[in-house]
Parts: sequence; C-alpha cells; structure tokens
Amino acid sequence: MTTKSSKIRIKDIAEKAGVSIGTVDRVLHNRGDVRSETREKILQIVKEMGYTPNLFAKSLASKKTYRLAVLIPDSNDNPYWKHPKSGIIKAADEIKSFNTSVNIFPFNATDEASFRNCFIQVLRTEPNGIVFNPVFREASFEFIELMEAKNIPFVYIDTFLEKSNCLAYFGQNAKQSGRVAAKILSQILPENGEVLIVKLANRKVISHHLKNREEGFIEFFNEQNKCNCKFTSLIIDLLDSNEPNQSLYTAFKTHPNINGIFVPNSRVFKVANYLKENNKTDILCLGYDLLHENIDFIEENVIDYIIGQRPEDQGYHGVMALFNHIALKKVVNKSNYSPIDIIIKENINYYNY
Amino acid sequence: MTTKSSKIRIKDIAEKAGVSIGTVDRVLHNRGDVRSETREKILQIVKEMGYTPNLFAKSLASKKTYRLAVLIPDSNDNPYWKHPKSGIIKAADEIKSFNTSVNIFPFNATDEASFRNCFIQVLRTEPNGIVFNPVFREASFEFIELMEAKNIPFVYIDTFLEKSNCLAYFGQNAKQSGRVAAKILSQILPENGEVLIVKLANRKVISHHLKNREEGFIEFFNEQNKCNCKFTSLIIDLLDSNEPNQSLYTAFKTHPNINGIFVPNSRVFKVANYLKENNKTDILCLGYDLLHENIDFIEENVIDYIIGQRPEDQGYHGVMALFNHIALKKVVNKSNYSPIDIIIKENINYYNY
DNA sequence: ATTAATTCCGTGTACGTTCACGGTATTTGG
DNA sequence: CCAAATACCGTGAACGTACACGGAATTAAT
Repeated sequence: MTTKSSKIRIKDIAEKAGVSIGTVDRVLHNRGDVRSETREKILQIVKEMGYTPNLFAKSLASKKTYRLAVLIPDSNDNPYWKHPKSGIIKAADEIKSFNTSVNIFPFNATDEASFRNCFIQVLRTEPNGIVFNPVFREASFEFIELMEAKNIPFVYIDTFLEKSNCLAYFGQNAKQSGRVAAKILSQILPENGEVLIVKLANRKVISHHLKNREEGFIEFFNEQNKCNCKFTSLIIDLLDSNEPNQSLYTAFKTHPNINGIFVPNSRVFKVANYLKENNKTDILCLGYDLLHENIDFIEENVIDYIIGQRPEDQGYHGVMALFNHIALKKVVNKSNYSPIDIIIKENINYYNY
Repeated sequence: MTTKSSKIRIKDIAEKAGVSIGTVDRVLHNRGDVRSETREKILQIVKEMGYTPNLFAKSLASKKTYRLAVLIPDSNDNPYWKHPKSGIIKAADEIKSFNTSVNIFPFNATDEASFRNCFIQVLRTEPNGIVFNPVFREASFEFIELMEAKNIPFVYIDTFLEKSNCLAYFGQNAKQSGRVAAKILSQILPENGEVLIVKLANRKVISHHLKNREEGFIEFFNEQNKCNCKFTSLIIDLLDSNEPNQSLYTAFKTHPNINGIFVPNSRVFKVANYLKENNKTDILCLGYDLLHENIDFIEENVIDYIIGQRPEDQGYHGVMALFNHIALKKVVNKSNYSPIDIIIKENINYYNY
C-alpha cells in the first residue's frame, strides 16, 4: 500500500487544457473572465487528473490573513479553563504560518456584564471567526444575532446552545456523562446505597453542565429497577468561606450512612478535602475533570473516580474547525462530543494534564 | 492574549547582520564557507529575533523527498490492526505535501518468516525511516542492527523492545493496563470472587502483551490483602475450531462459581459469544480493544468493560514522530504511553471506532 | 610582483501559488 | 465601417526558502 505525494500542478492542467496558469487559476477560484467552454474543459481536466492544491505554495503566495477570536472564562477564576486554553494555544501555534492569528479574550464566568463587554470588544476587532463558551444564554443569543448579521462563523466550546446555527460544537454530552457516573456507582455500591450529590457552584450561575449531569445521573438510577439507592442533593455556594465544610457536616450528621458522593463538576477537590480531614476516605467519591487539585486526591485514594472530557482537545479542535472552514474551505462536523473518560488512580498517569 | 504569526524572515536577519540571505542560509544549515565571526554574529541575531523558519516555504523550495516505511501485521489476519493502519494513513495524508511518502508493508503476525521477508523487502526500498511492530524479538533485533548500520531511525508501535535505541515508542503500558483491569474487577466482585483468565492466542506466538497484562492483573490482586479472589488461567489455541467453547465448557464445569472473566487481548468477543449462547451474561466480563465484534457485545451487556488504547493515535503519532525527526528536525519524545481507556456501554459511543 | 589557491560571500533561479496588470480578439454602437 | 466597449486570456512579480554558481578579497606559492 502506497501513499505518495500528489504531483499535479496548476501548470500541468494548464498545459493539458492548452491555456495559461492564469486561466486555470481563475476557474479554480471562480474569478470569472473565462469562457464557459474553457471553464468546463478545465474543470473536467482538474477532476480527471485529481488535482489537489499545494497548500504550502498557496499559503506562501496568499496575501489573505485571517483573524480568529476566542472568548472563554478567565482561567484565573476557574482553573479548569487552563486546559482548553492550552489546546487553543497549540492550535494557534500550528496555524500561524497560514497567515492566521488567534486572539484569546478571557471573561469572568460569574459575571454576565464581563461577558458582554468582552463580546463587544471582540466584535470591534472584526474577526473572521469566533470560538466561544456560551455560558450566558440570553447574552449569547444576542451576540449570535450580531455575528450572523456580519456573517461571522462561530463555534461553541464546552457548552452547547440548542436552536442556533453554529458551525460546530466541541464538548461533552453532559447528561450521558452523568449516566456513566451513575453506572459506576451503581455497580460498586451495595443494594441499599446512599448517595450524596454535591453541587458546588456560584449562586448566581448554575451551569447547564451541573444540571444535565445530575439529570443523567438520577435518570440512570431510576431506570434500574434492581437498585434502590437513596439520594440527597446539596447546593453549596462556592463563595461562602465556611463552605463546603458546613453543609457537608450537616449532611453527614443527618445521613450517617452515606457511602457514595457524586460531585457533578470540577470542584470535587473541595469535597475531597473535607473527606480527608474527617477520615471519611472509604466513601466512594466521584467527580469531574483532571485539575491538579483533583489529581492529588486521586493519588491519595480520597477521590475514586474522575470523569474527564479532554478539554485540551476541545480547545484545539474548536479553533481548528474554524480554521478549516475559513481558510481551507473544508467541511467540518457540526456535532463533536468528547469522550467520557473514566479515570482512576491506576490509569491517571496516562492522561495528559 | 495574542498569538500572532511570526514574521521574521531570513532576509530580515540578513539585513540586520549586514550580509546576504545566502550567508545566513549557510550558517543556518552548517554548510560552512562562513567566517566564524560572521557566523557567531548571525547566530546571535537569529536568537535575538527569535527566528523560526517558514516550513511551507521550506518544503516548497526543498528538493529533498523522504520515504517512510511501516511494517505492521496484516489487518486481514487480525482485525485489530485496521485501527493503527487508519491512523497511519491519516498521517501519510497530512505529510504527503511535505515531499514525504509512506509505504505500508503488512506481514503475517503468526509467521516469523513473513516478517523477515517483509523486512528485507523494506530495506531494499532504502527508506529514510521505519515504523514497525516488533512482535518477533530475535528477528527484530537482527533488523535493528541492520537499520543502525544504515543509520535509519526507527519507531516501535504497539510493542516495546527494551535495550534498543529506538527513536520513539507508541503503545500502552501493558502491565499497568492489567492492573487497571484488576482494580475494576476487584471493586465490583464480591470478596470471595472467582476469576477466569482466558488467553486466546496462537500457540506459536504468545505475545508480550498477553503475558504482561496478566502479570499486572495478578500482581494487583496479590497486593490487595483484603481481596482473596481465586484465579484460573486458561490458554486456548485460536486456530482450533472447537475452541474456545470446549475449554470454556470444561472450565465452567470444574469451576461453577466463576463470576468474573478477564481476557487480556482483543479476542474477548469469542468468549462473549460463548457466554451469550450459554446464558452466562451475568458474569462480569472484561477484555481489550474496540473491535466491532466487541462493541456489539458491550451493547448487549455481555462484555462489561473494554480497555482501549487508541490504536489510531498510536499509528498516527508513530508516523508523525518519524516525520518530525527526519523532515522537520524536531526533537521527539521517546516514550509515549497511550491512555488506558476504560470503556463501558454508557460511554462507548464517544470513542471513535 | 604576479599567479594560483583559498576563503568568504552575493546573485539568481526554482518551488507552486496568487493576483494585478495589460494585451488580443470579438462584439457593440453610431 | 471605424471606434469603443467588452470578453477573454497571458505575463510577470511576488511569497520565504534552498542551493548552485561564480565573483571578490585574502593568502600562499613561485
């Protein structure tokens, strides 16, 4: 089996058609000024010879430059976003030789005004494409209108917004990941297990992920008729300095038989911290995302399972999808769900973080 | 945060150094014929300005062509190898514009002579680099000697060969993956569990993977003092048409309390087939690799866990490592372990196959 | 001092594109 | 029927790099 480099140049098809390379170039780019017969003939030969342009020569000669903009939460506020960001930077690095620049605009994910400001700023730079995390529904829909008016293609990352015509979406199926979590717990916990669901979040912004993950989690258990586990659900304010300790203390007091904990976001390390300090490490603890903080607790056997979603890949492919669409005119997949990685102490070293 | 395209050209550093681009080119390529002071000065400026060559211009102008060869088992014999192959083809596709061709040479993984023939054929094509799967130890070491004599860099895929100076290795830590399997089973099975280890292989060729995975599996259980599971290990000849049914029948007869099965390779579907036909689907069954055959059984709840290793990535990155080293003169990581993916019915749809 | 050898360096062409510019034919208008 | 407009097409200069060739400056040999 051989895969060899394609050698057919514009010059070759020009010669075969008995025209100049300028003419071929014109039909290849629909620039007009070509007689329709000549045009057809050239297109025919192009197809016959299987011409594929040399992308390097193309980008060398091209005077076009592209600007991409990325709007994501500030990684100083939420360490999770360091990971998508690093993937974005990797993509930026790869495509910068294709006359394409990438600008990252961080916003405060707990402050809608910050998101709005950020977007206005972005639109002022008149980018050719936008990757963004649509945490704020209404604001996002407003900006989608603006982008569509200006014909700027956009890609969602992490969160999906239904009923909108994005170029692509990169993220996890949140609900299904909740089902995965449920399956794991249901298989390990005893018949009469008691599970605590801990939602650590900002009071003002309960993310879709949190909601959907919990939904999938509970849905799965309800479908299993053999398993009659009990649930307790807790919403804890991230900004309260007494938390999550206070709420957890109360929860364990009132539910002393809890043997499983499900934390539907990356803040699981805060719960793990409590478990460790109170010698409750035998409780089966499951959370999300490979933050450094979580990794430490996995290695200490405090957290038992982490569900990962390859945030670097999401960032990387989000940018690349935009680039492929805009610069290379390739078709890109709209729906791109990340794997729901099941990570434990024994395989954590083989996931990059 | 901005990542903009680097704009420093050879011309720029030539002007700053007060020399011509030819001179800069000479020092950049160590072609000599440059006064040492000039050389130093240019190198200094190159570093100062952070010059990075434009790879596209480079590959456009370069008359060099590279030939890479890949030796892997025939995917007609073992369907697993379709997956690395598809990754290899993807890589070949990406680098063909860099004047690099990739040739795939399939051999029969159960026949050492086939491997040897294949290698001789490969060496005759005088490739610039080789990716291969070193299943046959002695034969591989012989060919490594030949490659080293000819200064041909080589990359291992899937299997690792210690004590040899490969450019890179892409594969899974087999032993550790066995430990992952053990952890999962140990967590789910009851205290007094009874596990059957089924090694489906060709009598002549017991792969390292099979051995190492079992080793890690047993090692893990031995380390847990709380778990006193019992084991039975079975070696079954793949080519025998009565198998694995006959051996499994006997095994279940003599060990009626078996509640877990570990199949340390991709042939787990053959065991699953037996389990399904004999209504033993309640047994916890764990195997390797996302073959179509296995996927079907995961969806039917016959196989419970599959350990994946991203074979497409292994193939892709194996070729890319060689390319980066040879064509782009980049440094590549030697040791590249694939993630040990834990796959169940609930997350299987999000792993590409 | 003249020639020859040697060291060092600049020039020019090529790689496959893009794209502006301008040049022939052909057609249109009066 | 001639000028002007139009339709169609070729030419040539870039893009950043590689590399062959040959030229100038320096040194060595006679």
